[in-house]
Amino acid sequence: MTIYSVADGKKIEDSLKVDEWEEAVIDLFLNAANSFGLAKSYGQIYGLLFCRDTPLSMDEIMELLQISKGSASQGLRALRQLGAVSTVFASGDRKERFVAEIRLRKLVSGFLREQADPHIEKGVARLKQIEDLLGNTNSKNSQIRGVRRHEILSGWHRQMSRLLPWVKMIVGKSDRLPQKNKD
Amino acid sequence: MTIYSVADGKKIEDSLKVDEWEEAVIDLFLNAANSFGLAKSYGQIYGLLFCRDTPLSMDEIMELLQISKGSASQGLRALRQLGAVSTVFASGDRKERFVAEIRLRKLVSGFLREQADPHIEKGVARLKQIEDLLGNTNSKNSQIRGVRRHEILSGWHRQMSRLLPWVKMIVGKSDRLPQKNKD
DNA sequence: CAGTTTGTTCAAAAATCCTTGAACAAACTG
DNA sequence: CAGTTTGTTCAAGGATTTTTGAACAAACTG
Repeated sequence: MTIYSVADGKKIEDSLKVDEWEEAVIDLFLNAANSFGLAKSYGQIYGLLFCRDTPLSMDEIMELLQISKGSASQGLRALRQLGAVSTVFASGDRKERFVAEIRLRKLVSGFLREQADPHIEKGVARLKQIEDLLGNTNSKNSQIRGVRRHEILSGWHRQMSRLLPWVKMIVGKSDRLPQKNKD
Repeated sequence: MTIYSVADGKKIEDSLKVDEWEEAVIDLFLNAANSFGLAKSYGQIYGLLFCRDTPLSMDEIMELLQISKGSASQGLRALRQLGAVSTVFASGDRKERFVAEIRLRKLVSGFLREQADPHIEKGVARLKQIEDLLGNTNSKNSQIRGVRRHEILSGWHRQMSRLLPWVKMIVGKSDRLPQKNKD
């Protein structure tokens, strides 16, 4: 339940309104989510939590961002899955509260784990399938062409597999300076 | 104009039909395009050209993939923009023909140039905007919090800027083994 | 246990993105 | 120049994705 002052309708508590700079940050993450192939509301939710020091509950998030229960619930689930938010249980309170993960390395590796790795996995199966279909090919020319293409794709696949660990490495470097990480 | 045999309805010329393995490759690129935020038809077009040795014209692409003129035209434009296909003018023929760029390094750098670099650019402006809005902030606490967040975002921005050149490098390594590249 | 609070699910509505094809422009051809 | 060929553009329609909110389940509370 949000508390309003009777006089001017403005919310009394700071934490129950979104500051101007916060709106800008939220919008930044909205756009980022978008271009990462995630729903905009996910970006908004992450952005809001990113701005805050104290954990927020689902109602607070709904209230602050003006989004529906469904969006909030689904968004928080997805973000948790990505390792971008984590839950916190306030003592003596039943509802769970959420905080943003702000270590870039964690965010990137979570994203890669959920989005890139599965594609690399599926790639193996797809390459196999193409290889199989090359058996069915009648035209000798087409078959030769197909074998070449299969080789190229296999090379790409290998390269991409190599790239990912590097990305995780490089982004990790000096993320928040000296800070021991126990994954 | 496609040539069909009267007997069984199959196309007579090899180049005017899509082999089974080619369909699989096209589907692979369709999916890839999808998860890179590009329209599916762009993936199909690239996939088809990737399979072929000889350049294809726009009608051939439309015919082979069963897509509309609009899709073909827009798709080819976007792919050209990304550096993923290039045009070839057949001697003694008016229509332009297209071939796929198959050097992974080129594909990746084109993609980063068109998709990632602009975001990095816009990031600068966004950070500036947030900085400005922090001036408007009344609550001292919120302002301090905002400054911290701005610092974090600036750090991320720096890291991402550093990352991109590395990605281009790593993917370039031994792409097609010894092959001089004159960009 | 009846009532409340918290969070999930999912079908339908809304918003967004992609494709189509007709109209157009540009360049050639006889 | 009238006609053809080639390719672009863009509004309308189709397809897909996202959001909403009502119905539900689970866990607590008095």
